[in-house]
Amino acid sequence: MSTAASSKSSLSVEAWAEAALEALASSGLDAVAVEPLARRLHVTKGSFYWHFPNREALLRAALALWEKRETYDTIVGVEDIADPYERIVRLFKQANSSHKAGRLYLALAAASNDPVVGEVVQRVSARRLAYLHKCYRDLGLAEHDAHLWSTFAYATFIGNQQVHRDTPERFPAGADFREYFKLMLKMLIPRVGETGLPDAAASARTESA
Amino acid sequence: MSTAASSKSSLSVEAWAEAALEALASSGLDAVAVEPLARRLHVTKGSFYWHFPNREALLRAALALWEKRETYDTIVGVEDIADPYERIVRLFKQANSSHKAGRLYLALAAASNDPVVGEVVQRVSARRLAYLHKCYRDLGLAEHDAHLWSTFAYATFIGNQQVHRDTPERFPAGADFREYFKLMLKMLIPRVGETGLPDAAASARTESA
DNA sequence: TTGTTCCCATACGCCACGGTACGTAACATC
DNA sequence: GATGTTACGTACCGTGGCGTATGGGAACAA
Repeated sequence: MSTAASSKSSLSVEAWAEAALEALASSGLDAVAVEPLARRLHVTKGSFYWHFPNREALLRAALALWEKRETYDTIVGVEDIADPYERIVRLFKQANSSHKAGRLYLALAAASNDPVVGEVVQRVSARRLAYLHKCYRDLGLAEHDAHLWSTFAYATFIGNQQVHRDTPERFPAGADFREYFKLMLKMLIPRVGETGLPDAAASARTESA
Repeated sequence: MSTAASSKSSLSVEAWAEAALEALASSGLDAVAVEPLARRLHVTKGSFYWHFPNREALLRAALALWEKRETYDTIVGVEDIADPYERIVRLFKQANSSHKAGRLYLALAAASNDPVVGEVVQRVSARRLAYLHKCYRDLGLAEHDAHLWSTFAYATFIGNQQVHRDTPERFPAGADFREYFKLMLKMLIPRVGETGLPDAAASARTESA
């Protein structure tokens, strides 16, 4: 009766999509293969082709699941912060906290040659950038400056995930990371307005070294 | 007679490695496949298996070629710059100029699950970071600060390549890019020393907006 | 001219994966 | 308790890539 066929299917569909995302994060797009995943789930292809018409459908389901969680995880605990500065800080903190999500994004971005994947990745990236842009505008920056700063900040945090993955031993950890994080906040978020108490607030935020 | 077997082979070896790198940059690691590359080069597998023992050998040859060019391209025109500030600026400029090299690095980094690829990527990343670290030390930063700043800067430029690839229309171009570049220089390179003329030199470098 | 070496083509076996056809056991329903 | 639906297993084919075996032609040497 439900016109949306994929909304209330037999639960196992999401399990397949989940496994697909895990395979994606750990071994790339080609690991999203029917038979390997079936083995991993201790079933056979017969099960898969009952739930999905083909491999592409699984990929689309996995991407839809990712996109849904992606946007949800971004919004929750950020949307309702009034101070734009604190909102950006919160975004940065989240971006750095979920190492697993970072790996997933990198794997998907690497597979964006695939048209199905590419479309989703581009949409998600554009949405993230647009939201960051809005935050910087709320900070008081003009349209043009907000564009530059948001791109700058977004690139840095994407790059952090790359560096964290490629040379994990070099990436700051523990107390070093907290210091690194403060450095990034100081350089990636311009202090505008605040003509009254310019340096006091800034140094209070970043704990002058 | 030559103990190094791969040093003076029949030239065509490098052509295969070149094609492998192109395939890698445009379609990922799985595109480094014998038969597709053979078709692309208008030959058959027979040719390939005369020059190489197997696929892995081709991959290693391609990686060796990449690593050689990578380090060479970094060194040339940078190594002999005395002023550390200008040296870093030059590194940044190079990192942003070669969009093709950026795509190659991203493709390789994405394929670093493969042990053969992973080893090379890690070595190259570590070498880049070490060199950047040295430049920041030459700027006058202490060991610890140089570590943070170099990681910060490197992450930003890796991220720039990602953003440039994933959402090319949003990435600053033309005059916008020059402005973006100056912003990055200002935020990614700390001004130390220069107690005599602190702001004059800085604003001269970045053309105060 | 003959032989050897270089370079490549052809043809084959092997395996992994996508997709299809069909069988089947469990369960519900009347 | 006959019947249909659900959810999977089994068996099969086609494709595409890896690696091998073998053949053949062009160049060069003798």
